[in-house]
Amino acid sequence: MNERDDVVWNNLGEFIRAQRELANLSLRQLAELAKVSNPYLSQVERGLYKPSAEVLKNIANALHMSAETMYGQAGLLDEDSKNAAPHGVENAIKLDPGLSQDQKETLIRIYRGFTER
Amino acid sequence: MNERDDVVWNNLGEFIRAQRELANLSLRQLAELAKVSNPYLSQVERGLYKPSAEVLKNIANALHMSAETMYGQAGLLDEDSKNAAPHGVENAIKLDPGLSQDQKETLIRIYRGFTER
DNA sequence: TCTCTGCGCTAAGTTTACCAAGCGCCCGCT
DNA sequence: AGCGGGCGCTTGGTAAACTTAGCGCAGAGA
Repeated sequence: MNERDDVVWNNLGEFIRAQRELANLSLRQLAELAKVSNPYLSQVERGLYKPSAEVLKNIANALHMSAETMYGQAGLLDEDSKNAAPHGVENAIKLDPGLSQDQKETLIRIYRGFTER
Repeated sequence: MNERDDVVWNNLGEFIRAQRELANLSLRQLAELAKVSNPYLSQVERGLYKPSAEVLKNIANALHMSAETMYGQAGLLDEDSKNAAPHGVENAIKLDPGLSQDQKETLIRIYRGFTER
C-alpha cells in the first residue's frame, strides 16, 4: 500500500464525513444505519481504517447513494469505462457491464457459430 | 453473515475459478497478477474466505473484467439498482433475424447463466 | 530410474478490520 | 448548582483477511 493509495482512503473518510454532515446525521446515527459500531465509523472517517466493500455498501445505502459512487470514491473501480457503439447482438454483448471479458468472448463465439454457416 | 450470503460467496469463488480456467491461467499465475498469495487465492476460490474489495478489484483486472462485474458477483452492489440493467443483450438476441428460435433460447440461457447471481 | 518444475493445498503465523466498554465534553433541563 | 443524555474519541480485545514456508502429487526430461 503506497502513499498514493493512502490519499485515496483519506479522501474517502472526508467524503463520508461530509456526506454524513450534509444529511444532518450524527456519527452514531449513521453507524447504526450502516450497521457498524460508532467508534469504527469515527476511525474510518479519519482515515485510520480502510473499510471493506461490505461496510462501504452499507454506508452508501445509509446515505442514499449508489454503492458504485462509494467504490469510486474509495478508488475501487476501474478507470477503463470504455464503451462502444450499440448495434446488434455482438455490440450489445460487448456493452453489457454484467459480463466479464471472457464471458463476452464466449458468447460471441457461440453467436458466430450460429450465424456463420 | 447469514447463509444466504454464504451461498453468494461460494458462487463468487466458483465464478473466479471458472474465469481463471477459461483464461488458461494457473492459480499461481493469477495470484501473481492479482498481487495475492497463491494459497489465499486457493481458499478464496473454494469459498473459505471473503476477499476484500481491494483484492476483488485486482482479481477482476487480472481477468480483464470490470470491477463492477466482480462486485456484482460478490453481491456487493446495491439492491435498488439490481433491476437497472437494461438487458440489451437479450433484446438484441430476440430481434436478430439470423437466429432460429432454438438458437435464441440457447444464447439467452447461456447469457442468463453468466449474469444471474 | 531420478531429478526438476509447476501444480494445488495445508498449517501456522502476522496484520488489520471491526466491536464493546468506557472516558470526557457540551448542552438543556430542573 | 446538579444531572441526564447525546456527542465524538480512545482503549483493549476478537475474529477474519492475508502471507510465508512447506507438503505431496503429476508430468517432462536426462
